[in-house]
Amino acid sequence: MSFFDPLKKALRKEGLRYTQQRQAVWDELRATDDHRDAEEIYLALRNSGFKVSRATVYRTIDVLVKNNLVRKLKLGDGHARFEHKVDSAHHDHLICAQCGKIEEFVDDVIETRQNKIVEELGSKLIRHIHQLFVICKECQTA
Amino acid sequence: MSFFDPLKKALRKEGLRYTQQRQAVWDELRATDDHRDAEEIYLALRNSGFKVSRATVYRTIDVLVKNNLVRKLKLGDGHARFEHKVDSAHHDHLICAQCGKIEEFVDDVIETRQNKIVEELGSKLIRHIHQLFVICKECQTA
DNA sequence: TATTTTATTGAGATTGAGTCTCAGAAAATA
DNA sequence: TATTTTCTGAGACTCAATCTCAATAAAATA
Repeated sequence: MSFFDPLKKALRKEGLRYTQQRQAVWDELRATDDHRDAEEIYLALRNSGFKVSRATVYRTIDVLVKNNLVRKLKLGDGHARFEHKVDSAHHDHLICAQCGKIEEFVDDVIETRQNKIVEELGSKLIRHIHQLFVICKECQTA
Repeated sequence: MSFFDPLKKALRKEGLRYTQQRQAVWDELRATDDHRDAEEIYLALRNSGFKVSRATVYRTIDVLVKNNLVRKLKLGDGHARFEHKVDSAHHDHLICAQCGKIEEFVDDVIETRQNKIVEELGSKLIRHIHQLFVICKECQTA
């Protein structure tokens, strides 16, 4: 709500208005550290009694992603998932193919090699996707 | 066409029949080393005079992917791309975000670190996706 | 080979995530 | 308050991919 509120800052930058709906979507995204899809965010808001449309949820998330407040994850199951980036450094994901659990990982060696590969080709790295699909410890013993 | 023909082998394994359509889709996939989507494969077949439906193209590709003859790539643009795996070792992809050009890379150090990360969590690696989105050399100077 | 059985095919319907439209609502501005 | 501009929501629409089911082709059998 402060002057440094990242939502308001992003909206100002984009020349967009501050609205109840946009605040609500942003609040809902920060409510958990899960990786939820747009429908889950939409339903969470509806179930909490807040009236909002799917269109607005999608539109708001787009703005948040564009302004680096939210990360969009495509894990190949046909619907994008989102995680807020508050207090969250860069990381990649490790997904259990059986139970769907998502863990995060970072590896400096990998990051360095990645940069080297790109550099040697004379290219400029924009972003990367690194996803490890596994059977997690629990699913193996179960 | 031989006894070791990988298509026939895969079909046998799956308990499926050998048909002209399945042969044609497999032939078309091997015709280039590009990363084409289902529609491009479909159109290439139609343009060469072969009558086949989209449904059959999709269904056949599924069998080929399942049997490790074709690799399915999701690059985030909403339609999967495919590449045959004949004489092709494991590799990951580097995609120019501007011109769409796709290059391949492998890095043993990255592969090793990947395995280590998974191992330390007690998980078992099934598959991975590693995509580097870049601006390629040509697009930078252009 | 002819016949029967079973799987495959194709045209088009359907699905589902995501986007678009546009009239009414809400916010900014005068 | 009046006027202008942006935002919202309901539902239509898009598009890749999947499904349906009658017709067809392949395999099995006689």
